This record gives sequence, structure tokens and C-alpha cells, in this order.
Amino acid sequence: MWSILYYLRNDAAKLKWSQRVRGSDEGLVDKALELDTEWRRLKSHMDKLRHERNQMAAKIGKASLNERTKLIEEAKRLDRELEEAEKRLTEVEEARERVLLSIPNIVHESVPVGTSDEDNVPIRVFGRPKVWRGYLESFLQQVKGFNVEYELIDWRPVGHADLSEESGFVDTVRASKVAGARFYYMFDDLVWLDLALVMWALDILSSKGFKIVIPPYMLRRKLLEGVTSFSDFEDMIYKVEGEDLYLVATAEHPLAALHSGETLPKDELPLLYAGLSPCFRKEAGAHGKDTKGIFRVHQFTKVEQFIYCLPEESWEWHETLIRNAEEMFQKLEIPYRVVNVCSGDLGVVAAKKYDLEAWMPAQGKFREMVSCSNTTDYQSYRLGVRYARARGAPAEGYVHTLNSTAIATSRTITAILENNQEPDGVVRIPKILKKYLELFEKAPKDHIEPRKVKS
RNA sequence: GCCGGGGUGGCCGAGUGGACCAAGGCGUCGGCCUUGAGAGCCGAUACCUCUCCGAGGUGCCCGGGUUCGAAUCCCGGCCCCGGCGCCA
Repeated sequence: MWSILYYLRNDAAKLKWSQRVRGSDEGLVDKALELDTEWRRLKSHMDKLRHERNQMAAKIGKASLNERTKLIEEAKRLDRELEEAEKRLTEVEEARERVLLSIPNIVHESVPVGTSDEDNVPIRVFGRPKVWRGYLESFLQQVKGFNVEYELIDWRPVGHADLSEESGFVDTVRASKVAGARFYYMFDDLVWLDLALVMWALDILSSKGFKIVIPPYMLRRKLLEGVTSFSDFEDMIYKVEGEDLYLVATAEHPLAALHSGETLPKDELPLLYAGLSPCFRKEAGAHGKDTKGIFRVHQFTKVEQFIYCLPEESWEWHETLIRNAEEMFQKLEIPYRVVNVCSGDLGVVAAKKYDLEAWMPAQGKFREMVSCSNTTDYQSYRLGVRYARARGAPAEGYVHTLNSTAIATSRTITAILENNQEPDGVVRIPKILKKYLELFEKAPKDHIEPRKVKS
């Protein structure tokens, strides 16, 4: 059973609590309860009427010719009554569905209660961040409660945006001429780096048992509605004009849609996918934030982890997914922290979310690189993905789905540019990527040299 | 894009307006039988509601329509197969 409906009927207090800590409307729960009670009443009533109608229709089939006219008259009267009942039921049903579908995923007990990202709770810190003297105080504040080794530096690293732009590896000025703000041309060494990150991520995840996949980059509206919330939709999604198609904002969406309408046999679960796709995002409502460089852009490449699993296993998989992402940033030697995102900052779809935030030495802040969510049955209910004892057996319930970034290339590149920067501006390439860069004659292998010359 | 054929349960497949359940087969699950397995036999195997033993409703790609009654007839959409066209 869908968890929202289950809790509505069995433990409405829990739903109310979830709404409360999210800062969402608690009244929706009462409203839903009311509508559901009414719906059940009307449903019983209509089933009775339909039963009468069916019996009537059967009688007519067997009746003699002169009886028939009379019975048909009676049946027509019954039909009018039925039509009325059907209309009311549909109305209540639609209203109930609207309310239920507008209720965000139920917050997990382990999620910290809070209202904004300031209430997110850091749970782990990794690495040896380079901290410029001017940021020391703020840094210490950000890692309070953790015993973090750090390297104090007197020179201030150049920000990723300035570094990449001035060295000619990124041209956002010309990109804005041809496509607008938040687009970019990326050149030479950063292209190789981008490709190497993708290949490396797919290499690691496929070794861990993930099926690697290139999904469709466009989706029908119906499927998109199953994986995301209306608010995300409005803020993120590009539409293809004249078609019922939308550009994907992440591989998560086509991967969640992959098994829509299917009942998966238990013994085939979990299904582990690593999707590679471009991500197209409007970034509406982000005006003035991260306007320079390739940190926040309308289009980037990402390798995404996605899992379908049994409900009782999803919390364990959630930990595995964030550990996978952490492993990757550890191998890239990028200092980071993991935060447990608080109830008010969760987003509608997730029941719990971890963000992995890389240390950005030029900004003196931890910035989001990875987002790792357990969406429980929010997506699987909407998309109709269920599980059964065996192939062909009746469905026992809805699967849980989870998603986590593995590598979003452009953001990861910004973290590499800042963390691996030497005082002279040379950027050391993470050793783990060397193998993938060696495939290409002209690709840099150990260092990226800023050219300081624009072409 | 155009023309033709098609879409029925987890799978195969019958059913072209009404007779209690969408026949039958395969698969899966339970039971009987067997030393064990197999075969065989019996039963179960979509969703929803209720007073949950049981009764009833809905369901044949999706959405509308015709009819007292639709898997079946009509309209729109999506997808699949074949042919033509186009194309990397």
C-alpha cells in the first residue's frame, strides 16, 4: 500500500508531524481524511447501484420482447441515478487524489528538524582542507565539533570561475552571446578532464555491480510528473516546443521512469543503475547566485546512481549510495563534509537526503557536489513500480527508489580547480584520473597549466 | 512522414454487442500423492470497497463516445509489426 494512504488511514498523527517539521500545511491531512471517508462512503453506494444496474441488464437479455420495453425504461432511470453518483464519486476522488499527491514524502525520524540549510547537520568531514588565513575563523565555525586537520595557507587561491575563464579553458562570455547566461564553451584540458571523470565514474560503478546506462534525454510530461514535484518542474524543466517532451534535468528522471508500470520480482531486486546524461536546468529562482563560471549552469554532464529496492532495504542502500559518492571524492582527494539535510530544506520528493559538500578554498565554504536521497515510494507510487514474490505473482507493494549523484562533472571540475591549485596557478590533476587521460595523446596527465592567453 | 496490419492477465492465446465468473495453455505459489524429485490431481494467482467467512464493483494499450448492456461498434491519442520515403 502507498505509504501516504497507509498513514492517513492508520496513523494520521505521523503524517501531521511530517508536515509540521517540513513547514508544510498540516491541515491537508485533515482535509484528506475527510475526503477519503467521504470517498469510501460514496464508493459503497455506487457499487450497490452498479450491482442493481448489472442485474437489470442481465434480466433484459433474458426477457421476452414485450417485457423488454418496460425493463429498459426502468434501466434508464437507474442509469440516470448512477450517472449522478458516478459524477460525485469522481469529484471526491479527484479532490482526494489532488490533496494526497500534494503531500510531500514522509520525513524519516533520523532527519534533523529545521527550517533552512543553516539547520543541516554535518555528520562527517573528510580530508585536509587548504584554508586561506582570511577564512580561518569561518572555516573553524563550519567544522565545529569535528577534529579536522587542515593546511593553513597565506596565499589566496584564485576562484574556479576566474581561473578557468582567464586561462581560456572556459568562455562564458561568448556562450552568453549565443545561448544566454549560464551557458559555457569548455575547451581543451577541461574537456579531457570532463571525459575522464565520466569514464572513471562509470568504471567504478560498473565494478560495484551497477548497470551503466545512457537514457533518453527527453521525457513525456506524464512520466516527469511521476518523478518530480510541480515546484521543481516549474523551476527546472525545459520544454520542447510543439511536442509532449521535456529535457531531462538529471538521469534520475528517465531511470525512475524506466520501470514505470512494472511489477518487479523480488529476487531481481535491487536494481542498480548508473546513468550518464546531460542535465538541463532552468535554474529559475537562482538569480544572482553563482553567476560566474561553470558551478551553476543550464547544462552539465552527470553520472547518477539510481536504485530500485525492497522497502525494508532502502535505508541501508541510502547509506551505501552516499558512501559510494564519498569514496569517489576521497579518491579525487577533495576535502568534503557530508550533511544530513534538515526537514525544512529536504525537497518534496525525498524522505531523507544527504548532501556531500566539497571544500572550496577560494570561497572559504563547503559547496554542494552530491545530493543523495531516499525517495521511498514517492516516485514508485506515481509511476506504478511494484514488487512481487515472483514474476507473475500479485504485487505486494511499491518498491523504494533512491538516487545519488556520483559525479557532476562541471561542479567537480570547479572543486579540482580550487583544491588542487598551487600558488603559481598550476592545477594538479587527481592521480586516479591519469589512467583515463593517458588514452588521449593531447590530454594533460598530471597538471593543467593556466595559459593566461585568451584565444 | 505516408499506406497497410495489430495491441486481451506475468507470458502465449480464444473471444466481433447480452447466457454466473475474459475459454484454454504456460509459468508461479499452496495442498494431495511420492523415500525424494518429476509426473499426475485439486486449489490459488489484477485492482478497489464493504459488515473482510464472504459479498459486490472495476479491469481487455490510454482517453472520450454510442447502447438498457462494449474486450467486441465509433472518434482521438500512444506504441508495435510490414512496406514506401527520409536519414547518422
